[in-house]
Amino acid sequence: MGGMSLAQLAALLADPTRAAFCGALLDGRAWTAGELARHAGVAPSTASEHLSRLIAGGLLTEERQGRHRYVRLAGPAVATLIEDLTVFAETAAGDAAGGSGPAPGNLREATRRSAEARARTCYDHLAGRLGVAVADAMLDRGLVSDDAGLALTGDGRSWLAAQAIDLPPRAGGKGARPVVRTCLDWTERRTHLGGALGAALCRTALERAWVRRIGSGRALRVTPDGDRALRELLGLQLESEAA
Amino acid sequence: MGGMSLAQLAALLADPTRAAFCGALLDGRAWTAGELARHAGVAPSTASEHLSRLIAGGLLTEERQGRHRYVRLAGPAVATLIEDLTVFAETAAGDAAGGSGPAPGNLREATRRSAEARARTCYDHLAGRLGVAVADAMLDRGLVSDDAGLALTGDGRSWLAAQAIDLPPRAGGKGARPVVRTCLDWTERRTHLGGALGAALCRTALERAWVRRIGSGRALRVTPDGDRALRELLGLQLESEAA
DNA sequence: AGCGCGTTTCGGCCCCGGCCGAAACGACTC
DNA sequence: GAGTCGTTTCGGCCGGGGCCGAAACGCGCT
Repeated sequence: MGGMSLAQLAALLADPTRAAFCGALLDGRAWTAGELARHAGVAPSTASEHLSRLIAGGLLTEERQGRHRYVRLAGPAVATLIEDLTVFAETAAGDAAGGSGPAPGNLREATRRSAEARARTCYDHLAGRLGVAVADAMLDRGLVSDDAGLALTGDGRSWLAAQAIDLPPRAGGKGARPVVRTCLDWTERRTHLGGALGAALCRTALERAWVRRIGSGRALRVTPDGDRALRELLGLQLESEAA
Repeated sequence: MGGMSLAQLAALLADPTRAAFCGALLDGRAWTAGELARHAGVAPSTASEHLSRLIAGGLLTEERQGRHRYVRLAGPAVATLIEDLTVFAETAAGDAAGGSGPAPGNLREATRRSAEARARTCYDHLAGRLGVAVADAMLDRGLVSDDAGLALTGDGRSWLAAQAIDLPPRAGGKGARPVVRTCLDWTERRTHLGGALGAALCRTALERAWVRRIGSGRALRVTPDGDRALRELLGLQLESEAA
């Protein structure tokens, strides 16, 4: 454990292909080496080498099953790090644009982007307009407060208990994952809820089939059950999916 | 403004020389190009090119005075980013050690390290054993709370007012710098106070000559005045400097 | 004007590392 | 056992980019 330099760590993320891998893995799921290779448009052999380096660097963990090599982010800390870097790169950073921008691309791509803008996962919590709406609703209802740094309120704790949504035992303790963390959504430019709370909400929503994954990306669809649950629990009136 | 890729941003930090520049600049002060070149052990011409790239990337800002080029971190967000990366690299990250560790080095170096371990600045707030001690004292006295994410308490606000320590007007507001942020100290492996509060405390301590810079690095010395002030205001009994 | 010095630009060197394709490997299928 | 397919290893190619030294550029000084 432990012990590489800032430059070594940054070098791991400094390659467009490896960065693409990490971006894809931000959906929190495990991908196979081949999927990532196709996703990034490189030969399988190339992908294999990149993965080995990312794993050796502690950013990814692997899990081998038969002839497949499943790979995922090594933990929430990695996801946070990559999120932070991405946000910084896309907002604060300099004029060394170079890239041709988002590149509108084909119709298939545009559809995917719009689905992700509506609702998606961001590592292990909810993002997109859905994520922002949930965060706003919880603020409005006083379940989380924003006085001096975001925090879960007493009302919020009872609400969670009433819904039988559990936080991990040590949440909020020294050195543990913070209960609530704001995460800047780069399509909405709005903050939504990360941290242990965000993860618990997302896990619950998937378990109770309030939302379902669409395809292989990180896009989500809200089910009729979910629509009802969100309206009852948080007073959320969601946009129609045609939007 | 805005708009580079994760990979481009990471590439800026992926070079040992540029990383060394950023590490040095974490003391929050402006350095000249030549100082940084000597610090990192490269030719002035090399340093010049690196600085131009870091500035173009929005990580640094420059200020030219006569024949000098002063350069500093572009803001707290950059400092936070570099801190986060450094912490991650030194703790969570993989076994690709390679480096021979901290490299004890000569006596001069050892002295500097021990001074920095005792008290130093971390961008714009206090770190080292002093920073950890201040954070602990404020927690003990209920000036900040750690229930669900760190926050400044009501008592804390009155205490600040009584000491005439001002926070920036919009602190804690949407999108603004958080009031209190924990920052992991990599020598102590303990958290200390960053954010607007940490910055205000550090600024005050320097203005009122409670601490003074030692040499050109980020090490600090607590003055007799500071010793008294910290004992009276926070009940801190500081270690002797001989430690 | 003339000098010193911090900084910048340019040319040239060289190595690191990303890319691919060919071939080997190993697991699953028939 | 033969075939398929996901993955890995290896060799070779090539471009990017970090490094330096030489020379130019400015700024301040005398």
